[in-house]
Amino acid sequence: MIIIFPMQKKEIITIHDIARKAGVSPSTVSRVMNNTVPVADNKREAVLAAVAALNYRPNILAQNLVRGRSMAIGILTQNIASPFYGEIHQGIEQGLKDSGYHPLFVVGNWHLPEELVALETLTMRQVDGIIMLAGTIPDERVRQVAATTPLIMAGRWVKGLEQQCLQIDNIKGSYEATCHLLQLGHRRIVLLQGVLNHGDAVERRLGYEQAMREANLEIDPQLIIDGQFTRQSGLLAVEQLLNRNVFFSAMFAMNDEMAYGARLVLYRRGLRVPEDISIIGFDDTVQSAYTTPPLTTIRYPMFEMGLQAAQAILKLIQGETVILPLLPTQLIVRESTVRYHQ
Amino acid sequence: MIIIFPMQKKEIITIHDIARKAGVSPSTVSRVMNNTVPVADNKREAVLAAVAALNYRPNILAQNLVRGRSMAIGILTQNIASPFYGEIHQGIEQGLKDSGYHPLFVVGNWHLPEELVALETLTMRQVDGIIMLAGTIPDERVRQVAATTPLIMAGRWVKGLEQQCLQIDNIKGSYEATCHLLQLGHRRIVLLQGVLNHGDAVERRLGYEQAMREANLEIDPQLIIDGQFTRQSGLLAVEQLLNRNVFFSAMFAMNDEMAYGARLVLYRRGLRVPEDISIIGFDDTVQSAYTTPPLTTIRYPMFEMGLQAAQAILKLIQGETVILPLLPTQLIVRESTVRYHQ
DNA sequence: ATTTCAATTGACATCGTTTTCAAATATGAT
DNA sequence: ATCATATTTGAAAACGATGTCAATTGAAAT
Repeated sequence: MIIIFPMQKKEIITIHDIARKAGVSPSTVSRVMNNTVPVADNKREAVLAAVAALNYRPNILAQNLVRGRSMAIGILTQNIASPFYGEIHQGIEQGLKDSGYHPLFVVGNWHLPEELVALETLTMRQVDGIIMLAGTIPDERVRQVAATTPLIMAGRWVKGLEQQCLQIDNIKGSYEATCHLLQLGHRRIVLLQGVLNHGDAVERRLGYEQAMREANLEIDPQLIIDGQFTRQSGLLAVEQLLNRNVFFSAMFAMNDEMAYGARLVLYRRGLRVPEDISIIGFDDTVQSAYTTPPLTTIRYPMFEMGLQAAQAILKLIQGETVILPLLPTQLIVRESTVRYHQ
Repeated sequence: MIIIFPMQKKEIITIHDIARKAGVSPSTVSRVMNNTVPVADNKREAVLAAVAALNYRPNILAQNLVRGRSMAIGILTQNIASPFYGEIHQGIEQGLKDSGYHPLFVVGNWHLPEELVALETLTMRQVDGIIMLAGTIPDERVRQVAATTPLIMAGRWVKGLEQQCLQIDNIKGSYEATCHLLQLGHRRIVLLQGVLNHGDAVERRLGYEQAMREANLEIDPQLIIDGQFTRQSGLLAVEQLLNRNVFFSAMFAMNDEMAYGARLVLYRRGLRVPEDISIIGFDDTVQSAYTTPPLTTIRYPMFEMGLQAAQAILKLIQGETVILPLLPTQLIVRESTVRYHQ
């Protein structure tokens, strides 16, 4: 037998109830609630007392309507379950805390149609600002949105909107990753790259090329393989590479996820990390300190990025201008890379 | 030099504009927009035409006020960055899709004070329903909330509110995990447990005990060690265990995260998995298929749980009754467990 | 005691919808 | 045709706040 308890009908108390109880007008109640205009001390007390007595809470829906603001910041994210985006979300949460604004997440999955409906949802819900986390919405469209709504783009450059883009120094990070391997004596370094329609991928490719060039090594196309920033794709790419029997002693995966996939194939094939193959990743996802062996990688300041994006969007909403820094990356040396010896 | 483009002032078009343009009253416009009452065909056409021409979108803020609904479902989650909760969130997203409701995430971090302010945020924002993902808010308080707002509790039992709790069969899952190890010939099985104020932990303990009892093995307290469901805590606990030099050949970690931590210590100490020690986890977090070796574990239907929670809350809001199933777990055998041989 | 000016206050319009209620129109039966 | 009954419609009242504007009050200055 199923017993359903009737929902307790909660009688809503309004600003008028408070006004009546405190013997003032609703306007005055509003004034003390919002501290917008000075109110005589005795009346203020009376209002506060009434508020406390009736446990009054202003109706946000009404406030939103009259103020024309939703007090929501739309977050157009790409994956709500990935640890990478998760850390950015945490940063955003933190940055929005106590601001009165709350994040409204919609997800695009790196898939244009989905991203567009997600964006549509945000404008329909009349968010007061938008933080986009990369994605594939065309620059032109992003600029259109930015023209009518405060917007911060995190993790991607949009032409003509550079002041509102928050990005890391991909080239430098990638350059340092490659240099790390080079300094350990590696010469045959595989680059496991992500899809090249992705800005991060092309920048990281540049950093790799720069480091190789400076080491006077020519870039062997056989060493460059394609993934899609996922574990699975990393696994597949390296599997094919191994089947082709090209020699290499180290690998730079453009993100940690692909490094995990790569590491698993190597394990399956009996190749040891780092004794036989050194691996370096990119991102420093939370898992990377706990893989076996712990993964050497380039730290992507995800939390920081979320935090700064949130702070920036708040300023933009206030009509202030923002100056966004180029976030630095950092080489984290753990145990998946080691000096080369034949 | 920083150039700031002035925000384009978007003139809002209201239901009155449409009414005027279509030569009808606002009421009629509302009626065709919501299909609430039949409207003469010619007028309906006129309205639709006007809507299309002016690209009219109803103001949600106004709708919310007059309807007294926020069209938001509050999700009181514990960690916005963990893959475990992430998958639940995905399920919720899916379940809410096209319902007109959107999820509003607030996070509690398994920390009562934070959870309470998160809950406060939700009621302040007047969400139409609440999905709680476990947490430490006392049963009594949960019941209070449930008395005034449709509520689904996922991943935890609340006394007196069982019909609104969505839970997995922890005991069975844990029992099967232990049996799996037993069947492989293991006898000295470490139980790496989570904090026992956590319902899942006590139930999983029960499953372990039941399996051991059925195998006529007495439970050696030395084999039971305490973690807190985190990688780090798993690592620490196993480190201490190894220092104590008690013999064991297999380990059941109450979640995958702790299994990762455990696996790393073993690696550090030169103990091979699965050759020397078999490990089984619980949850089947997305990473588990890609650890080395891939982790044998008990699948926790996270996505499914999120999906069902979302569907259930929608029904509750509609005033319908719900019957929540006990979600099944599933043994996923991968490569971290193997037959015991001295 | 007036007058002037500033500080408080309340009445009321407003935000953009939905929805009730009654009026207007259409339909069908006689 | 006439009447009774359905069906569509529009006017106006919510929804619960904020904020303008004018009125009131009080203090200060003459």
